[in-house]
Amino acid sequence: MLFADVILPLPLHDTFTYEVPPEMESDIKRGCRVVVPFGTKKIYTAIVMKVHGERPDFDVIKPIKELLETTPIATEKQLQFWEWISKYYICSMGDVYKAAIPGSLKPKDEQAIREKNRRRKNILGDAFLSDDITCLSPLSEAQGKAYDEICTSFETHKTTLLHGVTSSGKTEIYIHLIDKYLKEGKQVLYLLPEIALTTQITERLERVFHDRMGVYHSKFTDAQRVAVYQKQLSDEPFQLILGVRSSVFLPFNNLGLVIVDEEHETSYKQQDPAPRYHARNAALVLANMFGAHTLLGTATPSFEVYHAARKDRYGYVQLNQRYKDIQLPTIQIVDLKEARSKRKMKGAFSFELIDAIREALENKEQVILFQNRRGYSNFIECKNCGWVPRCEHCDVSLTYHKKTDQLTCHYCGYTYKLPEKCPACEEKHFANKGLGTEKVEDQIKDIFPEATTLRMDLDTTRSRTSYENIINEFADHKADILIGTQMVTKGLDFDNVSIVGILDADHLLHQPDFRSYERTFHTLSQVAGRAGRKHRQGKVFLQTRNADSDIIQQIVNNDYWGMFFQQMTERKDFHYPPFYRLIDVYLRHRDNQLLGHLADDMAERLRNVFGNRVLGPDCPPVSRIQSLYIRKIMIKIEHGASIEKVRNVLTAIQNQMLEQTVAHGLTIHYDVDPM
DNA sequence: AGCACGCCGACT
DNA sequence: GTCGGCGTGCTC
Repeated sequence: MLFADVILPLPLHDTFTYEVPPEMESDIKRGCRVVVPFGTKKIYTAIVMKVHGERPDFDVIKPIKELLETTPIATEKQLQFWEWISKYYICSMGDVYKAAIPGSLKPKDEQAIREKNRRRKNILGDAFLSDDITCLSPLSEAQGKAYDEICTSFETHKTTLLHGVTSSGKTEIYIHLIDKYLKEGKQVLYLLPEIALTTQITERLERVFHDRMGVYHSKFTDAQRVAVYQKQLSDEPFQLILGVRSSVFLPFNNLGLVIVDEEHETSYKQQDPAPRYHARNAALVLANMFGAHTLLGTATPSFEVYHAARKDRYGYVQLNQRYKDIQLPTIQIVDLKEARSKRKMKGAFSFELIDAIREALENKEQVILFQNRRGYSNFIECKNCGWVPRCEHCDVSLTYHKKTDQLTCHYCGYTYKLPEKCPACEEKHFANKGLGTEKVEDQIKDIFPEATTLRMDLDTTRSRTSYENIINEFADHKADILIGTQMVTKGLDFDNVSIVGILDADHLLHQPDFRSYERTFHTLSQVAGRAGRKHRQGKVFLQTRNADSDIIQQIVNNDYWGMFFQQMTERKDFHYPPFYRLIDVYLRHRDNQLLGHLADDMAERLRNVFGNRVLGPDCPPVSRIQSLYIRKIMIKIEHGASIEKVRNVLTAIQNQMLEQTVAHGLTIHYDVDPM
């Protein structure tokens, strides 16, 4: 008698064991999907992890209902990859399975209908197969040099960082590299952050690689994703996959190269639900399993990657020359302290910026206005000098809570009284900041009633088409001014933009986040890069109350190295990445007061093991979702400490917590390497 | 995650 | 007397 340990698409902590009916014995293998009964009513599609002969010690062992395929749907490498994700990110295999297999959640019979539809589509799709004629455009001298250096670097380093300024033509280098690996018969995975995967880049690559390329996007329908997945499993998989975060879960048989473009992008980290994985780091593990190379590309490396490159763990290739020698835009600082006191402001706009916009509009040029908004992260600043309170222990900006009139550190949970007067200038007036994109749009319509505007933020880009529509409309000059959040920064090439206005750099700088300076540097460098691309040098107006600060100077001078060096000292002193690894522990319960006690209890238990590496508990800014309250405990672990030991301690303490009868209804989850 | 079981209030 | 509220605890 054979038994199969399977994973179900549920957050269960272990596999479940079913009996293998005799007729399936010869065909069932690890990685196959099976249909199994679960509880009284439910039927799930599960994945076989192990087939064995040991009868488990349960009262009832139900038989498998159906075996869905004789060739595994998940390869051995994929399953090992799943296991790594599950262990490293401390989540169940069920969570990984749900993220990895498209459409696996569908009940069995519904799934069968989908499979039929897919087959019909595939037959149609095959009719379009065209000849593979590759047309590569030649590389510039600088690009060619970088290309050669990458190839040389790969001889000694599995992973290499390509540090290239904006508009240096990194994509063209990627295309030549992809071509090289495809010619060697290897597969390539090209990862892009969600927001950057536009038709612009897809069409560019499709012109070169035609039907050898598959695109994997989260906004595709389930059926489309199933089709790509099945194609990768077939005898004729796509040789190149252009995809977002989740494409690391696709099956590969001969992966030779992984490209992670915009490596520093935080959207590579999945927030919710589990698995809370980082696609760049997961891709490095995946590449390693295949002995493949990885190229990490960016204009502003993440500290983690740049640090590794400096330590020679990764190779390093620099590309300083912009394509066709287009100059980087000039950045003009607008001192908001001065502008406000001299009353040279209209709403959020300084007179300087207004004049520049007017001139651009008169010249029939376009303008991008950048305003990053995060409603919940209110900070308070001195009205006079712009001083912002920070936590003494955690070196992050404090968040102001109107309700309690207090300042809170969202790392350690410590609360501070509002200071009587500003410690920097002794003034007694503080202001609560906050300005959204809608308001900016209202103001600009007021100042320039004749100008046409477009707004791009989460509200206006719910669907994939609306996002593309806004981009296309602006590219066709159907609007003069584009107002947006982060979204306007991502790899968009507009030829007619001469002015970029950053309305409030301070809002970015003062995010309650230890990475806020690094992020501000990334974001503002990229926003600035949107100005003046093809025909002439653009101009950026950077409005700030911290005109003299090091970080603003570093941004203006494009001094990545200076910013890195300075910030790394802080990272070391305050025990942050890349010197330490962070794990956020989240507790949720419907009873806020009880949750408070449980969080204190858990923090105490954690401190008994990890000592002062434990911070909190803290009430996060969004401290309730639906009916559940939330607490967060942060742990800082030395690099090089055994991840397995840490995980074992965490799960042991979690079990202790959940065993207590008072803890009924408590749920605990982890965010490893939070962003 | 569901779904059933179970122990308390409004109702025929 | 029962119907049904949703809190708690299994599900191989």
